[in-house]
Amino acid sequence: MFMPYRDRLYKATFIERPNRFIIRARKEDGETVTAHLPDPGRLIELLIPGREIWLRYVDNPKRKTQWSAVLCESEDARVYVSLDTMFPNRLITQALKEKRIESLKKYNYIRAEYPFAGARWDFLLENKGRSLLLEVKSVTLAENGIAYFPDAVTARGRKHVEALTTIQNEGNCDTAVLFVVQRGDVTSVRPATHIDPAFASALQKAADAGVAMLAVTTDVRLEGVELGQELPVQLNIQKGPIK
DNA sequence: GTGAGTCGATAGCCTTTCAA
DNA sequence: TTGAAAGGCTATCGACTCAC
Repeated sequence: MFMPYRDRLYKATFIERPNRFIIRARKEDGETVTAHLPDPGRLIELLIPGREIWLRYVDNPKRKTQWSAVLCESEDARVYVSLDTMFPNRLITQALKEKRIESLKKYNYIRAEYPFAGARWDFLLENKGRSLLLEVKSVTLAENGIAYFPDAVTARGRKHVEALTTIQNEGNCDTAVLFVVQRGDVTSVRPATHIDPAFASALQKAADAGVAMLAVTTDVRLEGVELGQELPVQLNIQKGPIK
C-alpha cells in the first residue's frame, strides 16, 4: 500500500536545530529557511549539519514557518527516514481500513482518536463485538538493522503502556501497540532499554499481561511512503546496541 | 453544513517549588 | 544550599464541540 505525499518536496541541507520544533536548512537555490520539525524527538543520529533533508512548502499565513521537514537521509545515506510523526497515523488509518496489516485483518476499523479510560487512543477496532484499543508509536532510531523505541526517555509513553496494561488486565477489551518504523533498513524492533529502561520494563509487563506487540516497516521514498511488512518485536532484550 | 475555537498529543529544556 | 520533582512552554496537526 503506497501513500504519496500531498506536496512537492524541496531538497535542502540541514544547518541547525534551534529548538525541538524548529530547524534551519539551506535549499538548493541557496536560500536559508526556517522550517517546522514535526518530530520533537531527539533525532541526534539524523539531524547532523550537512545532511540532506527534504522540506515541503506550506502556504498558511497562520503558521510561523512556511516550511515543514518531511524526511532526511539515514545515518549511512542508504535509506530515507521520515520525520513526519503525523504520517504514520494517516498511513495506518488507511491500512486498517483496507485491512493491510495481517495481524489486525480480523478487526474492523471503527474510529481514530478514541477517548477511553481517561486517555485518548489512536484507534478503536472491533472484531465480533470485541473492541481493540490500538496505540501507534513512530520509530526512527535504528542501529545495525534493529529499530529502537524510544529515542529519548518518555514518561508519557510509559504511562500509555501502563494504562494499556491496566485495561488489558481488566479484560473488557483487547489492546495492542503498533510500532511504525519510518525507515526501510530494519528487520526487528526492540525497546531501547539503554535509553529508557522504565519504558522497556513497562513494555515487558504489558506484553506479559497480553497487550499485543506489533510492528510494521515502511519504505520511505521521495514520492511517498509504502507500507512494508510486519516485523517481530523483540522483548526480554536487556542490553542496547553494541557500540 | 461550515467555520471558529478548544483540546490533546509529541519531548526536551527551563523555571519554580518543595523537601532534605 | 542542593537535588528532585512538577509544571509550563514551544509549533503544529487533527479531532471534536459548539454556534450560527
